[in-house]
Amino acid sequence: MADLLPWLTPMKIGELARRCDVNIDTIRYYERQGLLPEPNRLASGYRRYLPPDIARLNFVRRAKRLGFTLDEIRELLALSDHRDDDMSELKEAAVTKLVDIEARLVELTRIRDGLHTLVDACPGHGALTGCPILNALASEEP
Amino acid sequence: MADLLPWLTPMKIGELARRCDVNIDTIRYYERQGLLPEPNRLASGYRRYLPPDIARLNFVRRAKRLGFTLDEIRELLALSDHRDDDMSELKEAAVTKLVDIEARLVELTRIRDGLHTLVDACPGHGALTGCPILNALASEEP
DNA sequence: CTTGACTCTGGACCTGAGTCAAGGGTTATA
DNA sequence: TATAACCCTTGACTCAGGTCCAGAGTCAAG
Repeated sequence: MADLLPWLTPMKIGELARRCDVNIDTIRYYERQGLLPEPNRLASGYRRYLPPDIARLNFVRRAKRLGFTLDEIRELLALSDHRDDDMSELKEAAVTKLVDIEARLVELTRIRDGLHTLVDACPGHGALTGCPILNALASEEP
Repeated sequence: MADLLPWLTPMKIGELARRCDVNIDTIRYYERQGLLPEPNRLASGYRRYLPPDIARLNFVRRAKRLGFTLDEIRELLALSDHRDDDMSELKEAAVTKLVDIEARLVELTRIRDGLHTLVDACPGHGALTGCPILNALASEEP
């Protein structure tokens, strides 16, 4: 039978884990750490998730891969979670995060450019003169 | 007295640590992990570093902050270290890394944009309608 | 020539982020 | 209705990436 309301289709923890390609225990761990809200439960006590939980969990995984700690991710999520509250203090926090992320972007871009230079300069044989990666990104300032 | 050859001015481990703002033990640890080459030593056995080591160490710290593992960083460094060797296999490795990094850039850019939307949409008071961060980046695909 | 700051090695210890196992209930399918 | 495949909790375990400590040698300022 066709699923007419896919955004309301619930799933159990195993399916969420499969869909996001994470260990089932990791989901429970993230819940304990406050990254995922406590889901409501079936009569059996089984956790019951909805599609928006997929998005949230994928966000956590991606942010982690980009070097954010779970604490930082919790803060990022809090920024979007509390979108109906009073905004002044929230906005300040968001701006702080934004500055941090802009800086990371600059650095990652430099790594990309350095590597790109290396690849472009490299004929696939022979030798190279210079060290594009280190040259491009390893300035002495911290 | 003025330092006429600053790029040759050696330093001991403590100064390198101070200049890069890392723990002294971390430097020795990175050396054991093959991220920093074994430095030459003074007669006393003390490690002797040169300014290029500052650049390399800063690179390691930055890459780490961006979510690269020490293994990945070692590989990135190997790409620039072996720039005089035969290139074909090296180029392939560099292209692989480049693809990975481009993907990270896309994701980090999405986080930036989502946060930026949130900040822009936020008057500093009142309420917001929608969830720019999750909307912008938390697509369901892994 | 001593005193305080620095460095060496080796090994123990710590934290963040999971992962696994035991023991026991639940559910879907043959 | 049994049996495999789920799910529950609690608590122990793992691994990467450092950090700390002990005991001993080195260096520079007074």
